Amino acid sequence: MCAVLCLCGTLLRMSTPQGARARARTEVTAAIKDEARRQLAAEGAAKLSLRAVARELGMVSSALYRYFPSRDELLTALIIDAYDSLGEAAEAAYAKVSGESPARQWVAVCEAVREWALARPHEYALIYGSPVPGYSAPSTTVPAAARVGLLLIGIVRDAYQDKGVAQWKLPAELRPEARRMAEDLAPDLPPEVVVVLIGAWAQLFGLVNFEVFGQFNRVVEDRGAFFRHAAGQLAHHVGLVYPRSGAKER
Amino acid sequence: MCAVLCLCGTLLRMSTPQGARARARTEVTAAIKDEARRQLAAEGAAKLSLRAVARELGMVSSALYRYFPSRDELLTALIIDAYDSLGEAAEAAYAKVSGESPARQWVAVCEAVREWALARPHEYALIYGSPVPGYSAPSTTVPAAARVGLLLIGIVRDAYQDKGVAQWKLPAELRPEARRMAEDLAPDLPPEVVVVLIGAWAQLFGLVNFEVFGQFNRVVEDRGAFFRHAAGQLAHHVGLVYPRSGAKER
DNA sequence: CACAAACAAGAGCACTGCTCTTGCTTTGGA
DNA sequence: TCCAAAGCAAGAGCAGTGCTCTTGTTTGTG
Repeated sequence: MCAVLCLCGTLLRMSTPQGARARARTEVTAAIKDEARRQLAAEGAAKLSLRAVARELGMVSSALYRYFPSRDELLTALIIDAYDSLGEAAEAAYAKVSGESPARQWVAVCEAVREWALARPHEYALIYGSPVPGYSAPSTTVPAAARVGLLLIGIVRDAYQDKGVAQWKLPAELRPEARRMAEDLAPDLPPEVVVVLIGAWAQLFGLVNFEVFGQFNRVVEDRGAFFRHAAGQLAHHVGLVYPRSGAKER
Repeated sequence: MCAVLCLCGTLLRMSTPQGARARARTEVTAAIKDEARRQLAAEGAAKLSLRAVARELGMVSSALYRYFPSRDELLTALIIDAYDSLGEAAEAAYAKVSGESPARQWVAVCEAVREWALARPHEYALIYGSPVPGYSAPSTTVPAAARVGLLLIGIVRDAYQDKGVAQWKLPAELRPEARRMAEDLAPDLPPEVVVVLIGAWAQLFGLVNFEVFGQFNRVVEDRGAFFRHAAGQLAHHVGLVYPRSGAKER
């Protein structure tokens, strides 16, 4: 029954002036998430406390359980929001450079991801660090989590001309898997490209991880320049030519 | 106390004939870390409880504070151990293939890292996931953390012949930083190679992260083959030629 | 209007990290 | 050899946590 009402609330939230009660519920829910995000940014996910959130909001801790059935559910909600926020940031960056070359688009999206992560390290840790509640994220998060990946695939798809991309013939053991992945993700791209794309996707977040989590601390100083260069190499690696920078050789 | 006393009684391992007291201390310290590692593997870092460790060891929680001044200190100790364990695994894998081609050495080390991580996901999360105690790891962990990176650098150094490696001229903005990094890490390698090496290092852990933390869940199925291929590409990217697999072009 | 659902509040449980005090045991130097 | 100092285990206790259950109150709707 709760689910039904919740669904009604979410479906009609924007247009119809629902009962004051439903409106209050979404407002309180948002307030809880905002305060939780504040504590998250201040102290990290480990020290996020339901009681502290409730205290800060002037309510009693047990009242909060009417909005989120457990601390982990609150965290899951924050995770989805974080994925969406990152996806929006990436898409906004893409929109700004949609006229430029594919390689520039790629690098712009990568840099947007990096900047989002550096601005909200704790939210980033929530989604690309170790899974907090112990188990992996529930399937609710999947669509939100896929946004950045799909955006990168889209860039390559739009730029793809079927020449000069697949530097590597796939080893035999990987060929069926590559066909499967390509079918699922981008049927219009050759499997070689999809494989390299998935790798680049993971490697991009490897770079961001190391920077956000401090692994570059006494190693790389000018991390902006380093990341720009690495993202450009990734672009090249997935088959996008990067004009007028560096000077590619061959 | 049973467990502790038994352990004290059984093995007197080290060479130094310390006083019985000092020996007991190191034994108890090891027992605590072992039990903590067990709980870590079972439940994850978030649910590692000093009281539970003490309980399992038959001692009282306050007694444990004589060995580790806080929970975070225990975690730090586990972090250092994990770095060392990973480093040892990587070096062991390297030793086994030290006669083969550099690219094979590279891939072998990468696969050792991956296998270590998949076997101990929670310990891996401790060192390459989000930093748990809130702040980043203290500088005590630095030498242990560097082992895998230094091993990879060593492979490239040993294999380096100064031709055919630097595909990319560095952009001007990165050149001073690249010189600095090369000076610190591998003065005998050209800056272009060092830059690409650091990037490959981070990207390797990006691949492992995505697999261990479940980001590949509905995306990549045959992750072993995928990782092998991606590691081979990284080897190629840092300038190591990968013989008789895939079929390199050029 | 009346009723059932939604809600706030409080008490309470079992747990956590951590501190302080109380005694006992081991150790190293006089 | 003896004795103070240091190391140690144990217990009580504090403040905090996630979560549950019960008790009343508010509110939208049949």
